[in-house]
Amino acid sequence: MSLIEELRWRGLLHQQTHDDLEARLAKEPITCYAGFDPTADSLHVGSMIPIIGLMHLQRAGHRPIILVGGGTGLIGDPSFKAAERALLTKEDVARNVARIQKQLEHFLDFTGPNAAVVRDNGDWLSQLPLIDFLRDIGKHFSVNAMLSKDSVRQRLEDRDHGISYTEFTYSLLQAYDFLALFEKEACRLQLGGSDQWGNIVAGIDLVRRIHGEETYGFTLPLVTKSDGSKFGKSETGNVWLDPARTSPYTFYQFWLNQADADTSRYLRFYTFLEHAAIEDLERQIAEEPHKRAAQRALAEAVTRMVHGDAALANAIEASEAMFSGDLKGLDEATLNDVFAEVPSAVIPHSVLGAGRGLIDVLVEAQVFPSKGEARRLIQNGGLYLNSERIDDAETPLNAASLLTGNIAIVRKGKKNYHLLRFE
RNA sequence: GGUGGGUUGCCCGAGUGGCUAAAGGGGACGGGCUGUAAACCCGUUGGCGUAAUGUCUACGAAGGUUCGAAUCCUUCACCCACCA
Repeated sequence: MSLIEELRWRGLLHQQTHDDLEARLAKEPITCYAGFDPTADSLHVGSMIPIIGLMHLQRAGHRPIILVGGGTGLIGDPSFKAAERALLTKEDVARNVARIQKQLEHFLDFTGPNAAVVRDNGDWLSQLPLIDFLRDIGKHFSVNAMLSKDSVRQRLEDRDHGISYTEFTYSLLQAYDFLALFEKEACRLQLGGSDQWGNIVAGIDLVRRIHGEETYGFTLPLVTKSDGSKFGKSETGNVWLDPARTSPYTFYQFWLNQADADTSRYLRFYTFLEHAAIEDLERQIAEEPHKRAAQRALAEAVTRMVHGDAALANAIEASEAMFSGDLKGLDEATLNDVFAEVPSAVIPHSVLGAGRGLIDVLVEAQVFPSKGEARRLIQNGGLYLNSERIDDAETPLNAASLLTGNIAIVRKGKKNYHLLRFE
């Protein structure tokens, strides 16, 4: 199966610029790149898709370049955005570039004949004299054509927001990136999210006009959910790749909780499992959905790829502890580990003997914003202390409230844990 | 610049003197069912309070009328429509 067939089978090929891309890829190894915006200091599950694309290319023998946008990040991509973007400071961009680069390095192989490389477009964009840029690059772009692009049109129609000259120029800078990588690295293929189509085509045109050479591009799909809500959000917000922002446990849970209708697509997008294995999991979704074998396989594969085996093992252990309902058998070290990322409050040991009500202490520990809310939850049967339901709002807090010597576990609803640590 | 309409709780939206902490919907949260799902059903959704016909805060802002105002009056701010 050719690389393009493989990508197509996985649903990863959205649009391609040339019908003969498949033949070109089969002919000889190609150098390809995808760009990553340093708008935050971490990538998230949505922005992982182009990395997956690069991984497939590298596995097929091609040479991937990770391009981080240390230059373009100072401008901001206006494509399909509703409003002018706030500019990041140079320091922020530099910091984000460094962190994202480190994150990305973990997905590709930097050794061997088709070792991946990392480039930062700040290296050439920040050195670019404006006059040269306008003479050599700007001349090749028709404003009329740029104005008609979908990616900028909505900003032109919106009189409240408009688009600045700065953002308008973004597309040229990105086209220039392709030219620069073509010249410096003999790079002939760009991939990106579906919102990058216009920028990719602009780059290909520029290389053709200046060098008369043909380069290629394709886009990967935007990841969507079958129920129409936005992909990549958990209860607590965006799902990031950085374990400091989204813990491996939350990350694992995010995948485990995917809807049946979406899991098959995500297995194809995000894992490198064999076709037969994926088809088998798809059959299991249809035949015995309650076992969630596909979700488990998805969560395991992606968590392992992003966070490694040890973090995956912890995430599974924590999941079992939290959802088995019984915490009693666990020792303090395990508890600390399992609940490491859960919000915790430190309470002086002395309150245990003070005859305080549980609710009072929980409000003080900021487990609840008000006593009324705590009472309401108890009334609805949603508060648990050490996995036992609390049904009396007047329950006192004392030594019997402890799970182990120093720890008590409060649960709000099914999944919302708080750790109380007594010192 | 003129005229008219608007600004209500997380969001939308009803309410034109007391029965209004404010209908209804959405969202969110909890419970049930279940597969840590979807759908569905039930409940909760300003603070304090065990509770009350309790108390404080709240209907763009500030004043005023009234026993009593989200509701009436005045000024200010912002938004929208039409006219110039």
